Amino acid sequence: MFILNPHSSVPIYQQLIEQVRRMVASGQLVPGTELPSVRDMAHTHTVHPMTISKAYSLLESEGLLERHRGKPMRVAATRRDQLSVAARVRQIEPQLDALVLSARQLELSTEEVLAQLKKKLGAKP
Amino acid sequence: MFILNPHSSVPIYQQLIEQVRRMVASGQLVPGTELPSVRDMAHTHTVHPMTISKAYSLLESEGLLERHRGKPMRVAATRRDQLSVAARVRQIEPQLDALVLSARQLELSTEEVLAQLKKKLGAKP
Amino acid sequence: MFILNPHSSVPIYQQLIEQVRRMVASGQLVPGTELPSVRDMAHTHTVHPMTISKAYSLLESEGLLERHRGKPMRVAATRRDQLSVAARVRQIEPQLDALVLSARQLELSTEEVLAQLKKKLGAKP
Amino acid sequence: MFILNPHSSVPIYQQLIEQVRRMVASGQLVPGTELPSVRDMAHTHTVHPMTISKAYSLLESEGLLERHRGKPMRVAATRRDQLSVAARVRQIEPQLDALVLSARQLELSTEEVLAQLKKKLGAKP
DNA sequence: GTGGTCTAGACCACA
DNA sequence: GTGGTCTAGACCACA
Repeated sequence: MFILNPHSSVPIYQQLIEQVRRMVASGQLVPGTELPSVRDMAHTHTVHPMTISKAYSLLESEGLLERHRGKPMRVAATRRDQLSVAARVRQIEPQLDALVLSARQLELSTEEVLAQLKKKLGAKP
Repeated sequence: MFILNPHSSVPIYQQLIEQVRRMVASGQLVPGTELPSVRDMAHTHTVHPMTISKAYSLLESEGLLERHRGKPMRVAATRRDQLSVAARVRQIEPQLDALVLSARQLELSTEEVLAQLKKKLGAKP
Repeated sequence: MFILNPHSSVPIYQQLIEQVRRMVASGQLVPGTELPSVRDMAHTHTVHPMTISKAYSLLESEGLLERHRGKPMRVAATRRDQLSVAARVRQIEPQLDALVLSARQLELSTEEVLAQLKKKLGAKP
Repeated sequence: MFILNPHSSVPIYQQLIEQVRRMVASGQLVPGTELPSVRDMAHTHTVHPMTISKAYSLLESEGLLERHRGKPMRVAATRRDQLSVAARVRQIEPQLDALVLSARQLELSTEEVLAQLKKKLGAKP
């Protein structure tokens, strides 16, 4: 469900935060959905529970998740179901910009980059 | 010439290293090319000199740059001029994978993502 | 400068957060003031650095403190200097309410409670 | 009869314990007085029965309450009726100290704090 | 020197 | 079972 890369320079808790945000934005995580428990998530990704806990706490403090004592974290009820396509596109803009910078510095042609991306997007996950 | 983002979670020295690597890979930086001095670079990007110095040192230790006392850093002579397209494409693979993950979690269609990227690639820098 | 009680049921990081908030509210901590470093504070109060760090991070995320890499945390520049008396009084309301509840359950007279408080307020710290 | 605040950082069972102690200390709860059943109390305050049960058990183990199979918890017979004023005052000392700390950090005058407290103490519950 | 991230692991409050 | 707090301590990025 989530993909955490411990070798990335992006902190693990940050990776998780961003992914939860995106899945809420797209409506894949609707209000009320329970997230995996801190322990489960930590075990699944062989990561320390506190790392997951930190992500959850920050998501709670930004109002995206709700905590109910003794229960798993849930997507907050106050959130609208889904962002518009435009709003979601905006979320990948920094990644697109970084990709374009890389491609230019590597002098890769527009066609080459688009072809590669198309191949990966087409591939079923 | 280089773009450094102090707010990114990718360390600044790492950003610089990656950009130099890419420009050498593409042949934009050919053997013998001099790089800006640590001081200049630090000043231009309002970054601590040690940050630049660290990037240069690591690039030197991987053989991409050469240091000659009293002279600016230079692209090492022993490096072949340019990598093949395939080798350069391989360098953007992690970025493409991350982009595909984001797009899927945002439930953006293949067309939408390709259209956005195309727009950005087309735009002159 | 700060008083942290490890035996309180109020988490240590929370105690620190509240005290910083109050000192900013009163203008004792003005914008730009540097706070003790995480390590200093941890050492002074024989508390783990991460506990202090957590408090600082949360205060940063609520905009009260600013982080500048390699520098100590500072009171954020965007904050107004000082809250009104009324606004500051509001901050001790929950404590007053709890005190009144206690006094009533202990059947202490109004005079008794006021006398005790007066004595303590009068005492130089 | 009791006031439990689920949002406080003081654990609920701890809040309950303190309130029972105070009401016994003041003689509002005399030896033999029956307390609400765990179930009733839990229902009234929409709290988990185990939370109430834990408070009762701890109060029993400190000798303040007595458990008799099949009967409600009762205030223990061995307890003296009422503590002296001085002894009761001692119980609000930590609260007074915390209040004084807050007031100082908020730079509120002695008069201001006393006036506020007087107002609240005067108000009938 | 500064703060940040992470693991290992104990212990707590609550359902 | 759930999440939260805290310590001990390693290692990193940056000034």
